[in-house]
Amino acid sequence: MSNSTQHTISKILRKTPNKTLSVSTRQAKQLHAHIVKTKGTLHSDNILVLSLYSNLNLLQHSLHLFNSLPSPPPPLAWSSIIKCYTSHSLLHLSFSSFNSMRSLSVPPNRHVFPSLLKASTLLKHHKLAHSLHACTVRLGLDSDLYIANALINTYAKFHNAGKVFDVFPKRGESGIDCVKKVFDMMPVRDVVSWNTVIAGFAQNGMYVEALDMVREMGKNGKLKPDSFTLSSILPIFAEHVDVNKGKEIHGYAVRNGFDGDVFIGSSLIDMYAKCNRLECSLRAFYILPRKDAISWNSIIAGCVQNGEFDRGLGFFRRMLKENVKPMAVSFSSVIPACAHLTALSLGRQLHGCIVRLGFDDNEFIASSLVDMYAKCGNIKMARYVFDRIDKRDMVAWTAIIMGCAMHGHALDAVSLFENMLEDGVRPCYVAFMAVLTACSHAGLVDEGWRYFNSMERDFGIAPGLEHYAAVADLLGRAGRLEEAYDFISNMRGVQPTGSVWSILLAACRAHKSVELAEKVLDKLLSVDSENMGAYVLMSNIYSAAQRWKDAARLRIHMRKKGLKKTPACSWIEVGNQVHTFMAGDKSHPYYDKINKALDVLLEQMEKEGYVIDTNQVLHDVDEELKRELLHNHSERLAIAYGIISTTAGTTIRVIKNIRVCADCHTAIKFITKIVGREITVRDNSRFHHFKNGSCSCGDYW
DNA sequence: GTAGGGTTAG
Repeated sequence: MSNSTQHTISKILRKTPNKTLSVSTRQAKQLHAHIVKTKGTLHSDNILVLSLYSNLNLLQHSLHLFNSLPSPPPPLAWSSIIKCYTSHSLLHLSFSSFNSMRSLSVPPNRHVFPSLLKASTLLKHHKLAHSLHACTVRLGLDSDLYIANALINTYAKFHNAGKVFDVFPKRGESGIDCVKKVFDMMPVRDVVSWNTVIAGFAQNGMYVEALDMVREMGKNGKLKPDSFTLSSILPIFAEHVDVNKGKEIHGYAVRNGFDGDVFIGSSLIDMYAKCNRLECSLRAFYILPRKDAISWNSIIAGCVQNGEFDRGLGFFRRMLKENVKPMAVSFSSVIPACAHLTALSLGRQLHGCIVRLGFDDNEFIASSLVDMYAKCGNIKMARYVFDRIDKRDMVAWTAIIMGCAMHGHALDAVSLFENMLEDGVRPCYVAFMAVLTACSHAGLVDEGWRYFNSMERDFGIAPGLEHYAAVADLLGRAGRLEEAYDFISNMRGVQPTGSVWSILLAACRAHKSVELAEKVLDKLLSVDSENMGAYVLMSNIYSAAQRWKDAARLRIHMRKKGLKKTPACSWIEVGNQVHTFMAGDKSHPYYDKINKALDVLLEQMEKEGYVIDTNQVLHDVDEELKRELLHNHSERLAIAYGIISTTAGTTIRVIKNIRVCADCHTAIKFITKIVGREITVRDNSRFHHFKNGSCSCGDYW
């Protein structure tokens, strides 16, 4: 045996005070061989090797050695094997070993309890944790530093679950109460004790207490916040969107050399991203000397949460390229990017990966898939994924309800909402947004009112801007304009914004009420004088009423204020390319073919009874020009391109940035019949599925 | 020998 190995052995056997004794697997095996050769398999030094194997997480080696020990193995051997089981997540084996140990009358030593407490925490098994706690009390070990630290961790993790099951030692005592009790009675506390309590407070939303503890910790002797402390409290500033406090912590981390720590790194990335400082997140990401899967997850999620969808996808690709194995979280972070980009084929590919990696039962992923399929126009697939979710939580329900709402399946949305209630899932703020949206898209006025009234009364959720907007939309579209006006004027808790008034303004346009529109516009401009949408809408209302002078006056006013209309734009994915069209856009290389196809279609449409609705052209121009303007609306160009560039029978999916115009809506119904294809158009509020001459919205939109 | 931290869905 070499000198260096001899040195290692003597170092190990001398029980060096160095706690993190680093021994390689090879060294441990050599030591084992040496001991077996010189002292035999039964010598007690083998137990030291077992603890080395256990620390190295070598389950097979540990087990093999453990089984070769004379019976009954001593306490140290048991604590080593139990630790190994726990760190391999073989939690039931941890407990069955503990039982065997006791049935062999081996007295449990202090070292078994932390591993067992950890196992009970991972199993979320409250009763086990309590009996372990009781056991340590009987043995007088409950204030042992390591055991108390483990107890604090266990109780902190059970805090929320404890309220539900009411299993804490004394009725009405929460997990955090137990945390405090254990912490208070400890004769000696170390930095781990403080960090565990701080993390417990932080993870349970007790931010004031967490930050107080950090200050207290500094005062109390020599303990200084370390990297563990910082990574526990950074999420507080992320949630509170307090970038200044977050920066202070960042500064402290830099001064103390923690800024390259992977844990702090991902907290910093997340904190800056949640504070809308994506550039700072990127900097924190790039300076990390070593990036793990969570660092990648954080930057991907950060990009996606800040609307940088392509960037988020780019980081996901780079993560794969650098051979970092994606985790379930990686997928639930990146799928929403596909949803927002309407990238159906990419979303499908990712779904494939998810299934292959066995992540398809993850509830976060499932909900994001439901939403992605719905937003990409495939409501059937959204429903398929939803139906296969084992445990449907509120987010999953909300995703499918919102999906149905967007696709105009209002009755499905309403009955799903009822099913959710029957399932005992409490609806939240967003769930009510979804069901109210469904009602407004289908004109279910009574149902909408019922839900609106029940949210505060039955569920204690105060209606927010989105709910008021949905009800205003519901009333407005149904033509109950005065009622909607009163409803908005009497909003409680929140002030009506320009966007809520615009909803009513749009309804005034649909129901041709110039008088109320003028009243609404006044209200709107008083809260949002720069709202260009309002000017456009009002000028369109005047135009539709042939009040060209008023319309022109508004447009001049807009121009003076430097407000510009959002240009209408539609796009379609053909092959792997996105083709974008503006109204009257002649820049597409196939423009001539597109135009010709539209001419042919128009001829056939008119034979079928289509009459152009030139009222939809809101300029004071002659009829011929009006025809041409409508003929060149962006959605028609995109659809025509889809027809000539894909094989017969392929569904055409078009997306438009603003609402589809009424004449185009009629025209597309004719087109779908003539070409025998399904056409899906997603505008900024919903999907229209055109098939065989009709639209899924039932012309109510 | 035994204890603590970061990321995710509507």
